[in-house]
This record gives sequence, C-alpha cells and structure tokens, in this order.
Amino acid sequence: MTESTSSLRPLLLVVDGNSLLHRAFHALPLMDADGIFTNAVHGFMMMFLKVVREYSPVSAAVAFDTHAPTFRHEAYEGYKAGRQAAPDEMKMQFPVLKEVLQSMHIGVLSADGWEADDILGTCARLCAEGGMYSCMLLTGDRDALQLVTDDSMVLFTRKGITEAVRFTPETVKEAYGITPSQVPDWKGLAGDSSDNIPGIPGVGDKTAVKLLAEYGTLENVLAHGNDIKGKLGEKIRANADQARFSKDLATIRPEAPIAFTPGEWTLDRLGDGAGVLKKYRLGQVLRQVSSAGGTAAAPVETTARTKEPPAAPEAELPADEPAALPRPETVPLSTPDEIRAFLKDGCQGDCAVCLAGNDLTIYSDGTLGRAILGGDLLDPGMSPREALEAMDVLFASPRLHVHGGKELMRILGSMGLPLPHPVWDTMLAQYLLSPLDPAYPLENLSDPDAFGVISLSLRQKKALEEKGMLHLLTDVEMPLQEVLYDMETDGFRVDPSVLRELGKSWTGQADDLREEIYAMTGVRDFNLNSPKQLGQVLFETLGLPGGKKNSKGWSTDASVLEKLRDVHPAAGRILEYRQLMKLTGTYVEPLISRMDAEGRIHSLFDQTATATGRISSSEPNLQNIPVRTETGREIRRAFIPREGWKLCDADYSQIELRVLAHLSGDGAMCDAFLKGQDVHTRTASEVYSVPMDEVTAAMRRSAKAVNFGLVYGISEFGLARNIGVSRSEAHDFIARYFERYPGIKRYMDESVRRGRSQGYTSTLFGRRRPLPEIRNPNGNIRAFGERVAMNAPVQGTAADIIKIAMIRVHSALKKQGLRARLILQVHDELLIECPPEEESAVTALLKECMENAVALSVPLTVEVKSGESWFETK
DNA sequence: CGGGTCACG
DNA sequence: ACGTACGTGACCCGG
Repeated sequence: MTESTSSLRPLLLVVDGNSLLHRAFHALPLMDADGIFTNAVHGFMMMFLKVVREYSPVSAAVAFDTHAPTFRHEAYEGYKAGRQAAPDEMKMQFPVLKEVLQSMHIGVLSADGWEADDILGTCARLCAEGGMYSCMLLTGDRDALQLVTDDSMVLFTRKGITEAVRFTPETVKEAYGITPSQVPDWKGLAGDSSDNIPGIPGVGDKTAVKLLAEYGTLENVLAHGNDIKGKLGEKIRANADQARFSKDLATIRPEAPIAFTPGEWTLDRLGDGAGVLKKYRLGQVLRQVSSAGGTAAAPVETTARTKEPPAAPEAELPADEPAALPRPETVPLSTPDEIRAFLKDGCQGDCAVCLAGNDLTIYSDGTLGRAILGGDLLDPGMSPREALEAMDVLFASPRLHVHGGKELMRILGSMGLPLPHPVWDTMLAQYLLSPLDPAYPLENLSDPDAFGVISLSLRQKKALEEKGMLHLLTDVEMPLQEVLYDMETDGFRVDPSVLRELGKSWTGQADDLREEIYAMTGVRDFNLNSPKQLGQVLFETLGLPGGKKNSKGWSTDASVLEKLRDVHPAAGRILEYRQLMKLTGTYVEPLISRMDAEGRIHSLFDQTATATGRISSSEPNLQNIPVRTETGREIRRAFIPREGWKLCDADYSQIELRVLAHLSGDGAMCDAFLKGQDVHTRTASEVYSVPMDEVTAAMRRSAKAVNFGLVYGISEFGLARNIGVSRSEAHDFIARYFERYPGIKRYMDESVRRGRSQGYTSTLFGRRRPLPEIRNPNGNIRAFGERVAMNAPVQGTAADIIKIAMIRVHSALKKQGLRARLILQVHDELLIECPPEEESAVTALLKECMENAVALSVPLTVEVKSGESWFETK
C-alpha cells in the first residue's frame, strides 16, 4: 500500500449539499413539477454531473446539515438565527434532492448536530488515513478551504454554480495569501457576514491576512495584542474572546459520526434514477444519465466516463486494440495447466511471446512453426527445463500477465527457477468482478482463439475501474498473492510424536466409549458413525423423546444429544465419542500423513474461494484447528516453530464489531471502543440499563450474543435459539438494543435498502458481494439475502483490513532484514515463526502493521503472544 | 456426490 | 405456513 501514489487511487467526490443547493436555488428561476419546486435540484444535478464528467470519480456522496439543540455553543444558535431563513420553495427541495440521489445510488450523509462541512472534513480525513481513495470536495462555502491538502482537493463554485475552481494548497495561498490551515484564524479575525461569524469589528480580509503573515495563528495575534499599535491593537485586545469564538465557529470538526462506505456510493448506475427524474420532470438531467438505462452492465458512458481519469503511465495497460495483437492462431501459455502440458509434452512447437506496449503475455502454439513477436527464445526440441530456463527472461518481465499466478510460481519455484512478479492476474480480477463463481477457468473467460489474457485484462481493467475496484486488485490482491505463496511454501512445522500420542489416547478412549454405548443401548450391530442408524436406535428402538426430523430421518446433532443428556446416559457418551472421532479423523491422522521431509505441513490458501473476500485454507485446513474445548486445544501442542525458534501469534480484538462501529458511526458503539471498554459489558450495561460494574456474567453473555447476531445479520429466531430464550424475548431484546444503538439500526436498514436497490453490497474498500437472493419472492430466501446484506460489508471489510496488514507485515519483515516468516492467517489472526532474538522486534512489527493497516474512526487493537507451540500462544 | 455433522473465525 | 443467525472445509455415510 505504501507504494501506491495518490494519482493511482480512485477518486471519491463529496459534495456540500446545503451550500450547493442554496446556490443553485438563487442562481436559477423557479421551476416546478406539479407544485413541487425543482429548480435547485436541477441546478445541483447539472453541476454534479459536470464535475463527475470532468474528474471521473468512482464514488460520490452528498452531505447535509442537521442541527441539534446542543450545538457547539449555546450562543451559536443566536448567530445562526441571524441568517435569513430559507423560503419554503427552497426547503421543499431537500427531500426531492435526497430522493434523486438515493435513486442513483449516490451516498446521502448527515449526522445529528453536525454541519455538512464537518462531514466533508470527516470524509477527507478518512480518505487520507485509509489510503485507499483520493478525495475531492465540492462546495460553495469558503470555510471548506481549510480542508485543502495535497491529498484532498476542493472544488469551489463560482458565478452561481456554473463554474468550479479547483483549489490546491498553492492556489489557496495565491488567492488569499494564507495557507489552508489558517482559514479558521482568518475567519476568527475578519469574520464572515454571510455565515454570521462576527470576527473582530474593524478587521477586514486584508488586515487579517497581514496579521496572519506576521503572527501565523489567531492565538499568536492575541498573545501579541500589546505589541500592536493604535486603534487596531485596541480592537484586538477588546475582542479577543469574540475572535476565539469566531475561529471556533469557523473550524471544521472532522469527526462527524457517519457511515463511511465509499464502496457503496458507486457512480456506475446513475441510470437507475431515471424513474425518479421523470417523476420530477427533470428531463435535462435525465438525458445526461439515461444512456445507462439502469442496467448494471452498462456504465454511464456519455456522462461519467467520457474522460479517462489521469493515471500514472506505468499503471496503464496498453491502449492497443485487440486487432493489433498477434494472430488468432496463437494460444496463451500463461496458466498453470498450459505450463504443465508444455512440460509434459516437451517443447515441440514454437512458443510465441506477445509484446503489446510494455505488456507481455506468453503464448505457445504447437503448429505455428515460428514465433510471432520476440518468440525466438524457444526452439522446437528444447527440453522442458531448457525451455523454462529460456522463459525465465519472460517471467522476469516487469509487465507479466497471468491467469493463476500463485500456481505458476509454484511450478517455476519447484524447478528452482526465479519467481515471476506478475502485474495482472486475470483469475484474481475475475474473482473481484464475480466473487460467487465456484471457479475461474480461463476458457470461460477468454476465447482461446482470440487474444488471450491481454485482451481479457483490458476488459477487466475497464470493468474494475468502473466499479471502483482497480485498487483492490493492484494494491491488495496482487501483492497478497506473493505473500500467500510464501506462506504455502514455508508451511507450519508439526511434532509427529505429539500427534501420535494424542491419536493413541483418543482412539483408545473412543473404543471404550463405543463399547460402553453399545452396552447402554443394548444394541451392537449398528454403525455409530451413521447418523441414520444412530437416530433409529435412539428414537425408534429405545423410543427416546425429543426427536427432530431432518430430510434423512432423525436428527442426531449436538443440540439434540445435549437435550437427551438427562434422558439417557448414552447421549453424553455419544457426544464424547463424536468429539474424539472428529479429532483423530480430521486433526491427527491427516496431519501426520501430510508432513513433508522437514516435518512441515503446507496448506493451500485460496484467494478466490469466498463470497466476502476472506481467504480459505485447505488440504489441510489450518483455519479450523480446535481451540474452544480443552481436549481439542491439545492438538495445538503439535504446532511448533522451526527448531530453536519462537512462535508469535497476533490477533485483532473484536475487529468485526470495530468495523461495524466505524461503518455505522454509531455514537455509543464508537464511544465504547474509543474508551477501551469491554464492548460486551458496555452493551449489557446499555441494554439492561445498569452501570458497567453491575453487569453480571449472564447479562454479558446475552449482550455478546446480540453483538454477534448483529454482525451476522440479526434475526429474532437465531438470537432466541442461541441464548435460549423465547422468540418474543429476543424481539424485545433486539428492540431495546436498537434504542440504545440507533446508529447501528440505521446502518442495518440502510445496508438492506442499498443492497436491494443495487443488487450488491460493498466493503469500505469497494469489494462487492452480489445479493442474488435479496429480491427473491420467497420470504425465507429474501430474508437470507437481507442478512447477507448486513453481514457481508462487515466481514468483508475486516477481510480487506487483514489482507492489507499481511502485505505490510510481509514487506516489513523483508525490509528489516528479519529471518522471521509469516506462516498462517486465521481471519483475524496472524502467525509468525522467528529466531528467539527477533521475538521482540516481530512483536512490535506485528502490532504496528496490523493496528495501522487502515485508520478507522475507532482504534484497532492487536494482542501478540509468543510461545514454543501454538498451544502456548493462546 | 449431496447431506449431516462439526471444527474454526 | 415456513425455517433462518454470517463465512468456510473435512469427514463420514449412503444412494
């Protein structure tokens, strides 16, 4: 992430809705649609679309003022009242504008007691801290000039609203003679009649600039009040408090509690607003967006995408049309399967190399007989090894495109060849574009007779740019691929003697239990491992009560057996037996058999397997090694570091709830994390209305279940079942929760609403999760879609964050020249093995990289523990 | 090869 | 009237 430059980042546009709507209202003659005035909405949208055309942001949001009685200063309302009240013809346009914006999927932001410019400042800060977006602010309010930095530009409207001037720190200085950070000081001195900021009477713009040129800040001017001669000095000394108050009024507070979800404020479906625009007879606006037609596939070419955003040249793919690429007979040789086939058959035909601009894709063709471009590297009759060595040169290309890069690296690496560093992986790109697909075979994506990986890359790049996800590929998934390759290659050392001991003990106990169960039930000729046969024995032969049916017969899962504990002594034994069989069958024997010569096991990390953006682990799965029960946890004694080394285990504390706090901006939830409180205890205290120190263990347990439920997409039934209360009690509990956490309620409702209108959800970084279920007429399926809409942004954002952290950890280890290796990720946890002398450096590095992977409005905290085995680090 | 069960976050 | 907490992968049965 650190390598990315701001020019490569997608642009987020944030508009001061109040300021722009007011300006539009006064600049244009009244128009109406059946008595509803729309002139300001029209003017606003024309200005908005003009900026979108000119600067090609990927996302946009509009901020609105909301005033609560307890604003900054009690005296403030007095000043506020001095402003001319907006006429009804103006006020009635706010809801219309909001409706228009929402129909186009543009974000609508407000927070009680906060002004639009505070929200602009908050977005600018979150963009800068998050490092994923560049920010552009559009406003007619000069206060916002204090927000100008190298990272966030301000577009300031002039001449009514027809023109917008772009301010950078330099142009602010040129125009006003002060730096952006001096804007509040300037207002404090000179005041602003249009904003009813008093300033110091008799001090105008020019005097203020002069004073700031000499003293820098308002405070310093006041401190030197006695040095200033004459009438001016007198006025300054007499109005010091009023000046401080004025500065305070003019200071933007970039801490508004908003749901900052730029990934959702997409601009690629503006056409969905057609219906609403028609309703308000906004024909001119409609014509500008109508070519989108409200379909996801068609971007708003004529409005949003007429100009390509400026991007660094090295990030650009070649502009060549496919026609300029090699002859259709060539087939790509850039997938692991193709390399494998090539190895198996030897190099019989020629291979061709496609050089398009600076980009390179490798093609092979057994019959072509000659290379097309630069393909003389390979001769027929080369041995596979010779061919691959020749291809080293190609794999070392700085612009290599591949499909399935991690496997390609594995093949080259296994032959001791240098690893490629591809810049584009069409499989990863496709995963971002369509994360629900079960797999990403190249032949489904690209016509092999056509132009292969390069033209696919070009199409994908366009699609990713339009959806605001290009940075996820280039800055997250591509770098992560190499991290995962290293983790897979290194593997995790296990101690086979520990595994064998546990296996012996557990199989012995399971054998005894089996005999005991046969004796207790009086039935021996059945397979205890068969749920079907077990169900028949329990509920038919023995006639036990409480049987539940599933599609195959009687259910015998843990919840059923748990209820039978007091009914029949075999129930408990069966549960124990099940556990031991699970442990030996899944965690003892397979691990022993998967050990390599160095005693290490190598999991596969699949970067394209999950709907939410998590990575998965398989063969073996190291992300579900037991920890919750005493017995199961013993397995972790077998997971050990390299001889003489240490294991460091770092895990995020409550990352999903912190993400939820950030995304929702909920006051109480953020407050709990900002104060470092135990969040479940705080929740219990809120919901049960008792002080934190009077929260009982049972209260905390229920509160914890609700917090989890929230993250999963709450349902009354699910909560009721989980904490063992009635459905109506669960209902009341949720209702009370939402009373105390209205921001969470608002966020959940909004997530579902957006999910339904867009057909997908987005994470903080723009990763999308389609919601095919959310419009299903079947209520159950639809409810599932709604829970997914609530869960996916939270789980997905957490997944994005740890991916970023992994890239940072991996590169920091390299940069500091440490021998430590990142060996495992378990969703909110990273494991490193390191020489003992590196232990403290690694601990600090993990904490630093993980806690600062991104900046949220609440802190991320990480706990690191070291030990001689994975058991000891828990 | 799908479903039941259960290990993890 | 219906059956649900979200996301995974592995093992075992039985058709």
